Amino acid sequence: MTRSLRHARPDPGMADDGDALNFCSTCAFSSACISQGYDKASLQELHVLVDHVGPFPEGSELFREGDPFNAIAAVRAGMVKTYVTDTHGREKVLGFYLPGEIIGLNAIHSERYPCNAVALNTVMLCRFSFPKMAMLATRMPGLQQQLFRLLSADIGKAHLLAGDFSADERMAAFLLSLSRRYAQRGYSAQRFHLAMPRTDIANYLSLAPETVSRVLRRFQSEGILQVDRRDFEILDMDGLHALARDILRD
Amino acid sequence: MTRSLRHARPDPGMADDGDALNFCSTCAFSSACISQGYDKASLQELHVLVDHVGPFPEGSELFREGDPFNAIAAVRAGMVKTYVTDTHGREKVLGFYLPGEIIGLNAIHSERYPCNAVALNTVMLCRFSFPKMAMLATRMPGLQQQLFRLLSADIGKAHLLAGDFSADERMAAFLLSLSRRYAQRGYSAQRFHLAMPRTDIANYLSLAPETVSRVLRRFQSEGILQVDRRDFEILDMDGLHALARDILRD
DNA sequence: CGGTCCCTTGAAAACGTTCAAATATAGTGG
DNA sequence: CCACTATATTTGAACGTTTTCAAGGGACCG
Repeated sequence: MTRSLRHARPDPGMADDGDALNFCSTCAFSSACISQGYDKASLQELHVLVDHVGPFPEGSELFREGDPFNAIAAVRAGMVKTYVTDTHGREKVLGFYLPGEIIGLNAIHSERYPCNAVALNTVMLCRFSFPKMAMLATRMPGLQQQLFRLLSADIGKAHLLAGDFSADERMAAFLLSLSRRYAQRGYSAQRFHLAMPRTDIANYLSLAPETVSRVLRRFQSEGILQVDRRDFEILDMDGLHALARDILRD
Repeated sequence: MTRSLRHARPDPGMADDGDALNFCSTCAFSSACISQGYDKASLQELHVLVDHVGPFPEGSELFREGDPFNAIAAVRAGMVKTYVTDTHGREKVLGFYLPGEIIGLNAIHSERYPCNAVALNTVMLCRFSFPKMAMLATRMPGLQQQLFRLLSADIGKAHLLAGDFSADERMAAFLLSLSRRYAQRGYSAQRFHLAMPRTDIANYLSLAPETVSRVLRRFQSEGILQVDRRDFEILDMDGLHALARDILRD
């Protein structure tokens, strides 16, 4: 199961500072993301409560709504989708998670996962026992602070798509957000591959799949985007930004 | 319907202490809400870093987007609205806060308030210095846990209105949510007074004010609701719940 | 009593959805 | 390698809910 803990990054954006700690660099980044101060002692303490799990093949359920909450997880490789199901069995997609991003923060409150998480392709995770991390945080104010920050940052995110924005604005904000998040993790901001089908994108944006298809076609005809199946290339970042500005708020 | 829906404890002073600790009861509740365990020692420690502020008259800005973040606050009396302004100067309402509810949790991340907060009527607050509370939390695991819980609980809330729900569903979910929150605080679940104009409700629900007006009229004709200006009475809680179920997820 | 803000109401328009069907792609087994 | 099937995506046209536009009441406050 947990073969090959070492995971090569496609881009040397993150400096591999030849650390004495035997982190895979993605996991080191996730840890650093949590214990922001990045002093080695902190990382070391954190390291002992990290569990490297995976690979999970495409379609694997990482956790289900109602499962008892024990750990948060950082995506180490692959893409994760979270979703809930309504009374009619229809799915509502809540979010997509990229390498370096953290899932499960919304489960602390009820001590159960309030949604399902599924691997959209082959996924590797760093799992952090939350009770242990919280205990550690009482001795490490920096870690506590960073956890507060992570949680706080997630609060506002859903508001982005809560407004009455047009299909164009939604799609632009979605693509630009992904672009930035990829760039932040050391991947290309212009070109990326999306592992999910159009229906998931549509669902996430509260649009019909047909509308997604039409908007993407128009974006291409306007020279904003180049799309080949699930490979995306942003050609006009400014154009996209102009559309997304009111949603992303910058 | 013109009966008084006045909130209890109108006293601007805080000498309304029934219990051993000299808390006003609303504030005690807020404190308890934060240090859930409710042992008196914890409350006492917490009490020293609480600042009772107000009254703020209707229309007062409690904080503005971009203001440096120093404290979270529990509403002690009145109603607070949070909102942001987009590039065209249009307002987007993010939420309404009732007595006992906490504002400012989304400011921890950036150390600046990411939105504006305004008093919809006369408002009293309990202000908690967040840095001090975080420091206290390192010595009080229960407090830390409760802060994590509060933050975690807020993460999922915006998703409620992010879906593509009908105007009826949105309005029903909005009213039922308010009803439950009032009930949780010891107020009536059936009758309550909303301090905000229709435009704010519409904005929050991403609807046109005209649509809000029409939906409310229809709810009344269907016997679900009794509305007199800003006084609401829920007549058919089950009917409302049937409409709101997919949004509130229960 | 006059003014202002808030709320309501009606009719037309817009945007996205739904329905229906064609096309393309990946996976599978011959 | 190809045919074959299921899944995913695209496209067109009609429909529907909500918005927009325009105007008419109504409450509150001086």
